[in-house]
Amino acid sequence: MPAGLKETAPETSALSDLEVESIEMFIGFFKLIGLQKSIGEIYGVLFVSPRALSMEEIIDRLGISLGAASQGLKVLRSVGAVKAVYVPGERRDHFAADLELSKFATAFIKEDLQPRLDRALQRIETMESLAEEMSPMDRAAAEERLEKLKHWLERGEKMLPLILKFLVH
Amino acid sequence: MPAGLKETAPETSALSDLEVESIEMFIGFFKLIGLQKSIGEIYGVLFVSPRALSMEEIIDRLGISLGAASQGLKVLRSVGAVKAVYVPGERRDHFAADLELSKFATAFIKEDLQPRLDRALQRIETMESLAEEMSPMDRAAAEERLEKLKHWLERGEKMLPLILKFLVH
DNA sequence: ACTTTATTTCATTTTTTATTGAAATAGATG
DNA sequence: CATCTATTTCAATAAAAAATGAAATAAAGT
Repeated sequence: MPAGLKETAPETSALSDLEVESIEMFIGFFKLIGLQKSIGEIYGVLFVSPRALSMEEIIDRLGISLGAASQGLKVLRSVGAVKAVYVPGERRDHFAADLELSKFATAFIKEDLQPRLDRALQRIETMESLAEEMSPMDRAAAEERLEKLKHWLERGEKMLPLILKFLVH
Repeated sequence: MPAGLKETAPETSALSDLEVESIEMFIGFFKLIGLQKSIGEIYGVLFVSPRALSMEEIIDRLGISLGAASQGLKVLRSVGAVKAVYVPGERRDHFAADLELSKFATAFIKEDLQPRLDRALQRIETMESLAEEMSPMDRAAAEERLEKLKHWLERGEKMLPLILKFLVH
């Protein structure tokens, strides 16, 4: 192999620069909301693809496994980021990126952030009763902290609907 | 060993229920912004501790390693979540949770979110010029997508300062 | 109904990320 | 300034997360 040239993965048809940019960008966004690289890759290719792609085409382009493609598409469909489109005369399912980008931010807020805040507020209740066991001074200090945290979480809870509204337009 | 009793880690003095609740909660929050378990643990104990703790005490309570404690405290100080406090007559540094919880949300937004949006907007520029190579039809389709994404990112950029203001009070 | 093709599932393997702890450094103390 | 103690760093290891691919299932075609 000539120096300076990297071996490319066997059956992977080379990605265009456009595809690479798109993939890198979405890998980043998706990782931010806790989704893995392969999911970002899939959305990345679909986002710049002029037509819907079959799972085999996605596997081919990205050089990812069957399992990763199947599971990744499942997740992407479940958050509304990808939809299956019917292609006449084709047996296979075909997939296209849904352009309503706000959808997955919304899904993330509703399914991750909101429940996490709720859970934390419950925990504060628990902690407040546990703090009753402490010595009066320590208890007062603990309660002050818990109050601050509670206040802050409540602000968060109030803010989320505003963000949602803003995202949806 | 009597059935139903778990072996406890050697030098770890048992954590109170209050500490456990706090730790679990903060592990969750910190993981959300990409910080590891040990960092959540450290902040968790400090948050409910009536007094500042030395690194050794933290290591002791949590049963974590020297390295994890040192690095964790470094990160926590860097985002303003923990401060070193002077304890008269004590040689060691002592650490206390900073209660301005908004600090690390702010740090996260400014150091993670904001730069990521900036980077993505740059990428869109790149992608727009790459799209010029495409056939007229495909190009039009790609540009429509890129416009949508750009618009959405710009909304995000506008929203972040509002969130910051809201968090700070 | 059978055969072929597509898709999903999940135990195993690989990769990535976090933690450990020993060595290096920095900081006090006498 | 020598010694002891505390802290940081970083290469090695362990733990967690993601990807693989073969087997199971489902769906389509003949």
